[in-house]
Amino acid sequence: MLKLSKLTDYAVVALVRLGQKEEVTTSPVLSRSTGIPEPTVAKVLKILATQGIVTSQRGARGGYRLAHPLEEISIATVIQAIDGPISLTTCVDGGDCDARSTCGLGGQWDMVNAAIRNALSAITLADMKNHTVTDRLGGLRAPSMPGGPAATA
Amino acid sequence: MLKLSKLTDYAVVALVRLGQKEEVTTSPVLSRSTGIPEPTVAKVLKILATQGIVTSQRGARGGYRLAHPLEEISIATVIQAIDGPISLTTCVDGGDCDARSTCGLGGQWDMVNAAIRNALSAITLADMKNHTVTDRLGGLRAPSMPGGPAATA
DNA sequence: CATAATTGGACCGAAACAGTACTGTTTCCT
DNA sequence: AGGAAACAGTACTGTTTCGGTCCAATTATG
Repeated sequence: MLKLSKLTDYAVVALVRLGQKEEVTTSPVLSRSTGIPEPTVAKVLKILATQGIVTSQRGARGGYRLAHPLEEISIATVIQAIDGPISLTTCVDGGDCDARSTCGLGGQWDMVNAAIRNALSAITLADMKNHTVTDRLGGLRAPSMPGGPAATA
Repeated sequence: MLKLSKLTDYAVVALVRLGQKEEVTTSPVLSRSTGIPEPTVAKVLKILATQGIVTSQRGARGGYRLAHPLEEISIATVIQAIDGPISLTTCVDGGDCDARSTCGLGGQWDMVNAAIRNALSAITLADMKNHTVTDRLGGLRAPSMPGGPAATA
């Protein structure tokens, strides 16, 4: 239903919380701090570490730390790290589209994907924390709605 | 992975093709025309009929027809008809968010959802057909990419 | 050097989804 | 009036993905 996985939601929460701490933080601590089950938050952090969004320190007194400040981490980055690439259809680029010859709308989905990516890239984790996202979206919202297509939203 | 269901992809293809015909069209015809398996295209049309996107004519010489011109049907409408409402997280409005008290970012996801919805509502099926979507997205793309957050795309 | 703490990677069960098949109802043509 | 064509609704099955758990590798500390 075009909803991202719960893991991504957890990732955002964990990252925002992680951005409020200066020192390295362990999974158990982050679990208690966020209310996310410990094994789950551990898994999320592990994934984020492989994607370079957080840096990890193994061994005793280890833990995780943000690789970049919250302002430089966009929602799109987190989603792509957890859920994989943002591509709405399998019929993109060199995907195996058995109806490519007949469907007639070549790579039009790529444009849609780009629109989604841009909307998501415009929002950073800092925006999520500070509730400053509203202003930014105003610019995105303007060109679409006035007299636009029947949204039925 | 933030990809919409294949059914939605089929729906768009079928609707665009349907918009190129004036008379009512049957599922088998649409299947041959698009390359989509017949049972699947039938299922998609059925769903679209219940959502009022296409009108159906039962009985012999029956078939389907667009309820509105392609220009008035947005991608968002189709997605919502097939996949259900567009809400990226379960933690929206009155969703059951067990970590609501601790996560600290209240209903910020609603803004993200709105951004997605607007991006999708700005693109109609006619755009998909005519490849005219590129111009529209230019306005959306501008404010995000140049020197924006680390997209890691 | 031994121990404990913590991350890293692999594994498994559950749920959702795509696709298919079947039966019933409605309408046109003969 | 009878038969055929096409939609409507429901149910079922196989596959994929997601969410969660368990064990192995690594490192600071005493």
